[in-house]
Amino acid sequence: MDLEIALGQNPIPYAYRMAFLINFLRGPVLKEAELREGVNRPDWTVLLCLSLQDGLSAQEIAAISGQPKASLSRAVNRLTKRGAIVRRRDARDRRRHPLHLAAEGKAIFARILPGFVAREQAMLAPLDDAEREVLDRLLRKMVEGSATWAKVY
Amino acid sequence: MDLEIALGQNPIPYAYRMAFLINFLRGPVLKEAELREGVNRPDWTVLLCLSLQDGLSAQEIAAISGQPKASLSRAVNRLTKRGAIVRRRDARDRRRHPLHLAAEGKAIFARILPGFVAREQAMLAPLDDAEREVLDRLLRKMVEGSATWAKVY
DNA sequence: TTCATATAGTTCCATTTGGAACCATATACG
DNA sequence: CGTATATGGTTCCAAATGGAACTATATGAA
Repeated sequence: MDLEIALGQNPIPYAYRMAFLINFLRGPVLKEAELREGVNRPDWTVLLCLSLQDGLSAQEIAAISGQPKASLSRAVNRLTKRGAIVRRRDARDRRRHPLHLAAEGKAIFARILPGFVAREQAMLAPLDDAEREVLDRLLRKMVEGSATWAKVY
Repeated sequence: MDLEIALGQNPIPYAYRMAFLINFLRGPVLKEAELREGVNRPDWTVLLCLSLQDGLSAQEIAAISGQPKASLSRAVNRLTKRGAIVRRRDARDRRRHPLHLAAEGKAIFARILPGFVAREQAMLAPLDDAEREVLDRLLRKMVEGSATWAKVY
């Protein structure tokens, strides 16, 4: 069956196709991560964010990811209990808890990441190098412009 | 705060940015739809799919959207009860139930869609016409190529 | 200093989710 | 034909979700 329907007359063709691609890229990898590593969506959010920027707080991860802080609070506690991350306390603002990947967290992350990389490669397979550079540039532009509308809600 | 972190060293830069954009595009519109129209994610999935192709079954919508059929079964029942869609029965295969948008469903859809269109426009704002055409072409290519890896799981 | 207000994080609880079991219909094979 | 197996759809139920209330800390104003 044809998974992708009515491309021509789609009223939101860009959003629809991006959502479609991301959906089938992320879904299966996360299911695998859950199964093999016991890492669910919020857990992965925390691991990925910390791998990109060490010392983020739960609040900041919520803002970056758009996920509810309740879910992230639970993820942070799970991961801390597992020894995957370390929760410090900010000396200047004692409400804030900067988070850090522990060795265990880095190891878990390293076992899950390849699935994402492989599927991203599969997604990009139809594009040659020049096209990938263009896509990179366009995505960068859109993300840079998103500050005005992608408000934390 | 900077919503988009560590662009340069991101190990999955394409997927990350697409997910980021879609996340902040879809999230708020769906929240609004829930609030104002009582339409949640699976409901919207059904409405959108039927608007693109009339007569799809719940099963087909599940395959297209990658959402679990339990959620879609509930959505179909909710929407039927609301008079938003009509559930027929396929004469040749009496297990199958082709679904159709009723006038009410079209009206609901028409009230929700503009939010998505507006946000898609906002997302595309940094791109000029030529760039949009390129993006359209690249997305089309990737979606066409996705048949090999975007398996129904 | 005291009070009011804001923010980081947790907990509560009603609702949603989604995998699995299930029911009804269809199809393939002996 | 009858039996086994597959498929569309529903239901069940344990688990996840997320908005709101709550606790602890911070900050600004009187």
